[in-house]
Amino acid sequence: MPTFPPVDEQMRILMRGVDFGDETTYENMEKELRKRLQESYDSGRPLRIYCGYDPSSPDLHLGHTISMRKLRQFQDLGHQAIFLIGSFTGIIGDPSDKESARQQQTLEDALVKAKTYTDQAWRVLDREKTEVRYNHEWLSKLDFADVIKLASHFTVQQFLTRENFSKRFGKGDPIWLHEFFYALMQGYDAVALKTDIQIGGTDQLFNLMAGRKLMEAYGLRPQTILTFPILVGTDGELRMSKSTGNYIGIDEPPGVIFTKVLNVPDSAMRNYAELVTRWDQEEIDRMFAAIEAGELGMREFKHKLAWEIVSIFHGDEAADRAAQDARRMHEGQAPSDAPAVEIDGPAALLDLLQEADVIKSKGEGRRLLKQGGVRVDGQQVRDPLLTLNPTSGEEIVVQIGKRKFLRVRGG
RNA sequence: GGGCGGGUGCCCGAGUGGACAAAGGGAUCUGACUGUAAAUCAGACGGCUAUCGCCUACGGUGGUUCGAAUCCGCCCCCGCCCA
Repeated sequence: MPTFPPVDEQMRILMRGVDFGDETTYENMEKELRKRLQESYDSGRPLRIYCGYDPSSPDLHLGHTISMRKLRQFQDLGHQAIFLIGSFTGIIGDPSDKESARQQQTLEDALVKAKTYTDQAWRVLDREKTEVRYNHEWLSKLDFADVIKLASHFTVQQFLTRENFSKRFGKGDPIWLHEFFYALMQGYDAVALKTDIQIGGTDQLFNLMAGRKLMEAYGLRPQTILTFPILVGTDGELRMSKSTGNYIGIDEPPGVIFTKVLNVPDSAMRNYAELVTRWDQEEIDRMFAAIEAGELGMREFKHKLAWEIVSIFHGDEAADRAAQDARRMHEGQAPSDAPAVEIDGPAALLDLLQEADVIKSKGEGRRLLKQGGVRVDGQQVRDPLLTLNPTSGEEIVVQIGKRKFLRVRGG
């Protein structure tokens, strides 16, 4: 029989960061969780806990890792973590985080993205102990009668009280009927998986609650739910998401992650420190107190934060290199991971840039040249017809704007 | 089913026959400045082209016209009200 750490110790770890935005819900869920942990402790049965991820972009980002780290904690405590891919929900699109309907995609698209999700998930989760499931396995098998039955447990008013729906309703913006089904589908996941606990962002509260409701309707014990604060994106305002484009992917090159973190507005630093680092609360409070007191510069803090985040996903060495590259880049030198091309003879600068994918079009390249945004070996150049012709073994460094670099080597 | 109002560039949104690659704002990019890639200011912001210019674009399609985002026919889609 498996044994678990004492319930109090588990509670201390698991409740950290939990936030419902509502005191009563917090207390109720805390009580429920304690009870379940106690039962598990007494019986030796691991709890089944899951979080769902809709494959709407090829990459997992920092926002996903908050719940993933929580799953990891459950794993480390001996419970069964389920990494659920929203292969079916992902083709409908979750209306939770937006004021307008999301574009739909095909199952094939979703599965391609799901593949990279699972590849990237092991940067956080323990591969050996994780159960990966896809919700098209059960959702695609429901027939119309099943769907009607699911829908009969909810009223339109319940949906209209959700802010994102009521807002759109008030504005006269379309609310598609299929968007209502998103919550039903997600709720049915809980039924299909017979889970004990589901976790998610605070914006998912409605969907997680729908799971409880449906489980009860299907004669199951309703899952306990835990929600966590939302991570803001690199703009410092909106929730980090792929569709907004304000995200930091965990599989991005260390140098990219590092500079993206530096670029996040100061106002979002606490949010990041608390949600994505391994630092404990006291340490974070201490650092922010130091910043307030002017003992610690924000710039310095950001570098620490950026290092920490890179280190979590790519290791200390990569973090060191990224920090060094960031410094070099600031001084106008190419970072160690700058792309390189090799040419045999003279080649037009514009063509090289386009082939290396650092500019979208030649029109953009000309614009950059005209505006003084291109440097060749540190020298600003403005001639759109410029050709480069490095001798064999020579390397010319082209800088495009502030952060893009290209090495051109003679072959 | 009927009446009315709509569908414009990455997003919001102005534009009702030529001066429209299409006001304005946001986002983005570049430059200056700056602890910072923040704030601010300036510029750019469909594609090809050294430039002239050419091509593509205002839900779709077919017309009218020397010329259409703008007018007309048909079609598709959204909102509101009525049934």
